[in-house]
Amino acid sequence: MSRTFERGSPIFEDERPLTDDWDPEELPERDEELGQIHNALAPAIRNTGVGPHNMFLFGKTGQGKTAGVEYKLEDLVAAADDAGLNITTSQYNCAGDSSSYHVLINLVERLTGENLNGHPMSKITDAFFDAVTDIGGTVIIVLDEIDNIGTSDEILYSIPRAKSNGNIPDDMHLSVIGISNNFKFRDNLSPKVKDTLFDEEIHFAPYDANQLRSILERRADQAFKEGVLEGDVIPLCAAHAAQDKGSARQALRYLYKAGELASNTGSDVVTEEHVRTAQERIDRKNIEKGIREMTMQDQLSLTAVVALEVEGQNPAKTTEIYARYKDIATEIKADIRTQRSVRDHLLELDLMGVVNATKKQTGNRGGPHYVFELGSDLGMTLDILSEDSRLGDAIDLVTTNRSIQEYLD
DNA sequence: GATCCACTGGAAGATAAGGAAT
DNA sequence: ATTCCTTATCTTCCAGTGGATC
Repeated sequence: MSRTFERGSPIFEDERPLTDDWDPEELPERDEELGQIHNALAPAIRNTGVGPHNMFLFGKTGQGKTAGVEYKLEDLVAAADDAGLNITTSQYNCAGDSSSYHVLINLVERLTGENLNGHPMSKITDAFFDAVTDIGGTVIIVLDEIDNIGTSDEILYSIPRAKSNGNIPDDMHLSVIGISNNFKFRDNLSPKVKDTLFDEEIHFAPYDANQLRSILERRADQAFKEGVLEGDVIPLCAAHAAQDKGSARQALRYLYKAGELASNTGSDVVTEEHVRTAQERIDRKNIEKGIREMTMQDQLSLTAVVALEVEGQNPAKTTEIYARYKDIATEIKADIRTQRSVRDHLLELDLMGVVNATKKQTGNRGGPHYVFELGSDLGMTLDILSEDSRLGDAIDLVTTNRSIQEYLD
């Protein structure tokens, strides 16, 4: 069958609201956080000698951190125009920069058009402060995905201290807004940075299913043609995403993909079935990517959890998983780490969402302990793990055990 | 209610690998 | 080629936790 490309779509009115770079014009689900951002920025407009506070936004991806900041900054700049104040904002995404040095070079290039790559750090810092001084008034630098700079965090120290160090004149204000989805990053920052920067720490908690639902409904209104979404389509996307990471981005992906599936198969409505297929495909891609990027020890720990899952032994305690881990590592001749280390790997897997860790305070022996179970689809995870040349053998063993088990039953 | 137990979570130090400097 | 530095990853050690047990 030969298909021709057609204009228009029976499903979509406008696909842009479903994409990542869409700026929502309202964020009612983040009222509280926006309020905190507002309070931190407010001194800029009061213009009573103090600049906007430095702040740090934490929260997993797809929680509206970046959108929230953009939203409030737009407000601020508009209010500043009305009040005749000079406020400049510069948003910069640090993805791809591995150090303060890179970030500064790019900031300078953005402000002055000059690329100083290769020059010593001190010269670049000077150039940066000169550029900021030229702009004057109040300057707010937003550093998105700031965790990419790792432990070289001097930029987070020097910007907030610029005035007291005499890098910029007394009559102007320079502040920084850091955004990060990595909680470890906060802990690893040097104490002096924490000191200066953490007055305003704003935490974005994951959205729940209801919040995701209203976010999706607003976007769907603009994106889809009237009445093409079957009743449960949005609740399904919302519920699935809420269960996983509580990310609006993820929920939107499900919805968009479901719409595309409907569109591509010539259907004129989006059904629950489309949503299920979309979820399956997206989840699989995510798990696949996650597992591929794991270290060997992460994968081994995961394999141990999978083995216990296959045998119906989950949720299992750390010690039980560790015993199985040792068997598997011995089997494929991998290094065996201590239980302390494997525990960290298991918790790491929990952060990634492949495994669910639950902390219990009760137990036959009391005291705090974790129980783990697989957080992603068993069949999918088995599939992906068996594609690995070394782990494949271990997985074979696990599944063979299962068939013996079933035979015995 | 004192003690035990199985486990957690944090710290300090060891080790290996990679990069930069000499 | 060798040494030094950095960074990530592990190990070792241990105080803390709180139900279970006596």
